[in-house]
Amino acid sequence: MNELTERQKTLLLLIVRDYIESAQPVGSNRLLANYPIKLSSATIRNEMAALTEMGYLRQPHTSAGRVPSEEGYRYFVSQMMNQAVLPESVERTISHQFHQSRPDVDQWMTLAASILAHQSQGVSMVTAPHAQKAKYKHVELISTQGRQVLMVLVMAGGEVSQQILTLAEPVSQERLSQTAARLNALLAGLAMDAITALPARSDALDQDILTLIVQDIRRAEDRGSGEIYTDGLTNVLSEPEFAESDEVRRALKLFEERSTLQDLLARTTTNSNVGALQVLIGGEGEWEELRQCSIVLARYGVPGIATGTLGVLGPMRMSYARTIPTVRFVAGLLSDLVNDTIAGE
Amino acid sequence: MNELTERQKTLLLLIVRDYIESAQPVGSNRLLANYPIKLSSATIRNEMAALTEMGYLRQPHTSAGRVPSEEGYRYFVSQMMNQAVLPESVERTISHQFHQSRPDVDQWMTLAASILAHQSQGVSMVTAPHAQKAKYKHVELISTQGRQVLMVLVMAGGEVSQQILTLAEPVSQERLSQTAARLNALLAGLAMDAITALPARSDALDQDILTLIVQDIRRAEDRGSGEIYTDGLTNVLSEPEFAESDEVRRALKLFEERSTLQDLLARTTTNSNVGALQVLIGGEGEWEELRQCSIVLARYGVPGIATGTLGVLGPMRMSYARTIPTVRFVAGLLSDLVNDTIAGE
DNA sequence: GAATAGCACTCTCGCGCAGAGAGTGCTAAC
DNA sequence: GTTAGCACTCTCTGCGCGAGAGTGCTATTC
Repeated sequence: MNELTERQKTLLLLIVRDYIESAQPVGSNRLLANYPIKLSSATIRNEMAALTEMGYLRQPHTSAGRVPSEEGYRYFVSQMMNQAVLPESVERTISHQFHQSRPDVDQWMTLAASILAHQSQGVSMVTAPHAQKAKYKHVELISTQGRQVLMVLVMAGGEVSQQILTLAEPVSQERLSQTAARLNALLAGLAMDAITALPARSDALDQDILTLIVQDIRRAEDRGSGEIYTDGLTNVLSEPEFAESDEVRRALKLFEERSTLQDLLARTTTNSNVGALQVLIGGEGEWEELRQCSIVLARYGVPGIATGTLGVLGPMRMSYARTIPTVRFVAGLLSDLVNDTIAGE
Repeated sequence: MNELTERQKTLLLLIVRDYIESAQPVGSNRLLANYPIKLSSATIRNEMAALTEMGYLRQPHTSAGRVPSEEGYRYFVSQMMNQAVLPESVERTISHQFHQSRPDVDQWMTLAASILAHQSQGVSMVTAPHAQKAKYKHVELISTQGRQVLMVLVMAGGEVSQQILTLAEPVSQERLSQTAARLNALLAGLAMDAITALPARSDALDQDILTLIVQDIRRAEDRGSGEIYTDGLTNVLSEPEFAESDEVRRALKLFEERSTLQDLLARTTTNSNVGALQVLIGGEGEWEELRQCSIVLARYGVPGIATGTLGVLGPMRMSYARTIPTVRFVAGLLSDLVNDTIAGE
């Protein structure tokens, strides 16, 4: 299938570019008018026919211009990939925003989502960094009243989970603190398997809390990814291809049901490396709801310690030239931040 | 203006009800066909003309049926208000869901938002319970590594804020724990003004943390409300009145920019009592983006201690008969939960 | 033999128009 | 006060038609 001539390649890229900008089928004359091509419209038509034959273009109907097929977009993206860069001024601005924000995972995620959505004019999604194998770091028990206790569990890597427990009977803050101190001494740095292998504690309260900690860590590991942050949901509503609201509704529904979204992010990125971008075009046959959409995804973080996913969803004709380098750059920044947070350990 | 005859009242209610169900202008014959009215269409037309004159109805054009005006909806709602109840089976289901969930504010809010959205088929919003005057309860300092420290601050009422600090130099977990213990002894139960009135601490670390605590409490108070949870954003997309996406886009944008949403919730509910429902119809002239929408709001919690807001946004012709009792019921449930959480103090 | 000019053909889009349908408001009768 | 009857108004739908855009084919040029 890869018998594209130089000229066909050039034309294909131009056609995709023009369609992304104009959202309208591009015809031979239109192409000629907008770009300095040293060919006649008839020649272009011949080449277009060839490209259509090969599956890179489609025509909505006989007498309309051409529209890129998924294959066409894929070729376009493969070209973009190694080439597109963000203006340095934009990079500086983004870096600046990150270094000015409070050093807090929540802040970072929100900021990353906001920047991605804004730059790409699509819907952004960012998952908090998450460890495949969680390691115990620290626990605190805070009596809130009577029998209710706030448990704050910190894992190595900085992941925090908090939970309110209801004990069988009231326990003083002092005793809670002692329990926490004992467990901290006992569990520091241990992973799940090591913790479950420990002998039962003699003290009943200690044992109860230990059980809950195990539950919590297990839940954290099972989650598969950290919390998902999104932004820019309304951006996609303004796109002309989503005029009939039913299409867009199904896509946006994905974002409300976080579980499906988590699935999607997990399935498509588990086997990809940190730093490598992945572009899903038209749902790749797998996701019916995303037939009209593309997703640019990247994994960030430190493999084996804590990683997360970030990406942008937009119409298939989204501005890849803008989105791809932005996703790449923000992924790099977040990787650096995770790295810095890990460094001291 | 309140010279409505009994018959006019009945007709007005029927018209609003029918329009809410069908989303189509209702004419005299249609009304006659759908409801057992012992009047002729001509009489109905006369009454309709009168109701239109008085401002309760509008006609899109000369030869279409009538559509309720904002005033008409307002009358309808005022009738609903004291009358609408949720089927007991539904109440039981909802209660059940709450009592099965983990006793965690985050869980409760998410659940409340989900239930509201699902029952009302609108967009739900719930703010976490929040104290106007925050009182210190407890602090914990957890060394995550090197110079970074996780500070968990618990206020009376259960509000929790966590933050990562970067200290000037590394400090051992032991010293952090001592500092936390000292501050806990010193600050227990104090409000902002009492804390700021304290003399400076001799220990530099203590003083630094104290300053941060004050900042955190102040920020919590300034927030005006807890975190906002929403659900059902896509519900509103299926409504016929939002066919042209521009209208709906502006409304949904409100939900992305949390700050404006917070404003709206704050402004409209500060002077309302816990337990009383408020229904905003058509943005009440204040919110241009909501000209086509209605909002059902309620305040929950324990006044003076911790309160929050919850509500549903939908098209002006949303199902008030369903939404109003649901909002009322969930508000009651959340109030109970807040009450239980407070009780022990 | 590849590129081009010319031309007939196809398909969509927008517009105007007519007829159907729904609903009103008025008037006259009950 | 209520109702039957009727003329009138306005929207909505389908249809046909012409304009416009773009194609594909063929004959011609370099």
